[in-house]
Amino acid sequence: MHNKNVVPFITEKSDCGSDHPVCQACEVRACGMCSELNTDTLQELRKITRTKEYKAGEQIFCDEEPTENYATIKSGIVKLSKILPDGRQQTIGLGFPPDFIGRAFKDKNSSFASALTDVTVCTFPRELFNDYLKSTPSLEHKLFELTLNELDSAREWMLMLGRMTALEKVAALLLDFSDRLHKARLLQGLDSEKNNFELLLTRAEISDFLGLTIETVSRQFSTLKQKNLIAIKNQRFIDILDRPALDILAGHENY
Amino acid sequence: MHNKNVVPFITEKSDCGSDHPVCQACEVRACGMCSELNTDTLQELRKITRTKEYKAGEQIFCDEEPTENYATIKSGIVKLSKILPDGRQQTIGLGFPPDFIGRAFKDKNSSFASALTDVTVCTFPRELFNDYLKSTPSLEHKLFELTLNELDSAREWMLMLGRMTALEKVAALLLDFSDRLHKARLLQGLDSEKNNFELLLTRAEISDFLGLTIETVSRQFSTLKQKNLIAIKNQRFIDILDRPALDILAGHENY
DNA sequence: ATCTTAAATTGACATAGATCAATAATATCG
DNA sequence: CGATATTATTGATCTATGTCAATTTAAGAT
Repeated sequence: MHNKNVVPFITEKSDCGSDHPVCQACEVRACGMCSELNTDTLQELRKITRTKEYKAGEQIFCDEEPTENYATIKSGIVKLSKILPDGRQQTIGLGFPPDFIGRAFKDKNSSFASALTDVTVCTFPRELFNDYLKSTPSLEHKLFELTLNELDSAREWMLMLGRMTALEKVAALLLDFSDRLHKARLLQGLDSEKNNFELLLTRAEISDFLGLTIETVSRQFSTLKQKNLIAIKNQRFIDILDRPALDILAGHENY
Repeated sequence: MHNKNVVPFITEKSDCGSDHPVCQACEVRACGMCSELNTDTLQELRKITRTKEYKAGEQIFCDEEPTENYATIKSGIVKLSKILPDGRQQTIGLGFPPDFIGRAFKDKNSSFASALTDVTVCTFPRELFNDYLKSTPSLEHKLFELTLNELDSAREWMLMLGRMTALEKVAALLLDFSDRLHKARLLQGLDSEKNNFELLLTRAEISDFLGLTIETVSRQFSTLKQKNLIAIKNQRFIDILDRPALDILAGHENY
């Protein structure tokens, strides 16, 4: 029944019965950074963590600010972006549970983080966490793997930004978003239909991600509807009608 | 005398007098991955390494191939790129000494690597190196830091690809390339003038990097010459005449 | 030197996507 | 429920960059 790519959260959680209550209830105990820690070590780390909530739209941290906290995303979606001095903006990544946010080993962030939906995170003070990381190889290893995944996806998006047409970009975004949302929902123990999801980004947010304008994004949606590749209800609820065709548009090779 | 950002190579090397001869002579002994290893541990790692050389243009590894080896760049410049099924290509990064190439913990590369100049690398068999990494936290830590730097620069380029004009992209590339080349040359113990360098990339390679065409890149060079921001000798030798102006074009904020 | 080949520049034109403006759909608030 | 504000769509242009083609420059071979 379980999707092979998804950590079977419910089952694993039961092994953590002696965790601190906050960790026991944590949505990402079994798949996030902490999954590498046993109850004792986690107890230790728990001393420096704090749960924080952000409403959709709120800023989590800022480019120029010194990093005070790192965080693990427990629920919701976080947007990472950069801006040019004249205000032009580019989204450089989306964070889903159980992603880590912040720049390890540096005292300055190199991007803005804001809450795309309502977000719950578990925060760690920077200095303490860096020390902790250096003395806990298993934790550092896990974080390294999360970082490698982020690098992979950043490079994937570079190909998209540099070489895809507007239509292809939108197709690629829809597929990527649907997959990640699907995984995140299964993680929460929710039912999830892969081809049917709520697009949580506004057209403006999508255009910041794809390096396009709002109008161009909107036109591509219309084209995809016309071609019967997707259907849209209320401008926010997407139905993927022809995934193979979208895959081809998005350049997902199928030999 | 030393640039603050550059590891004082000569001085440090003298501390490694009992290294294996190959490591002793290594250009990146003091600043690469191995800088975290003492002579004994390095002796151990040395058993699985092999030096390889590639001529400019040669392929180092391929997207679909299973990764057999990882490598550290000892000298030369490596180009990392991705291609879409229909052949469109995007360069996703340049590797300078002492960068690591390959995807740790995965058995498949997600990009092509080829030699931009003549290149010397030190290779490690994949499986052995992954094992070694897991049991040597200091090595993994260093590699993690190198990876974080790569992620930072990938995101920097995402902003460029998505939101900069052709002229701005070329300015940003020239500045980035001049800095990295400068550092690499100092590392080699060579004299280096920051504002005066050989552009080792062809117009085609530049256009693959910037998500543009050859012709557009060429036109931007002409514009920069006209504005007296740069001078070009023999199409390959760049003189930066007005760095502050280029910095502004490239969006490097100067408060 | 001269010939050959590859790379870079420049020009003329086409086009994808941007910009500006009007309308429509949806959400919010009293 | 209607009034207002926000977000999305659609249409009519405009423009930066792509495309195609001709010329120039440089590099290598003989």
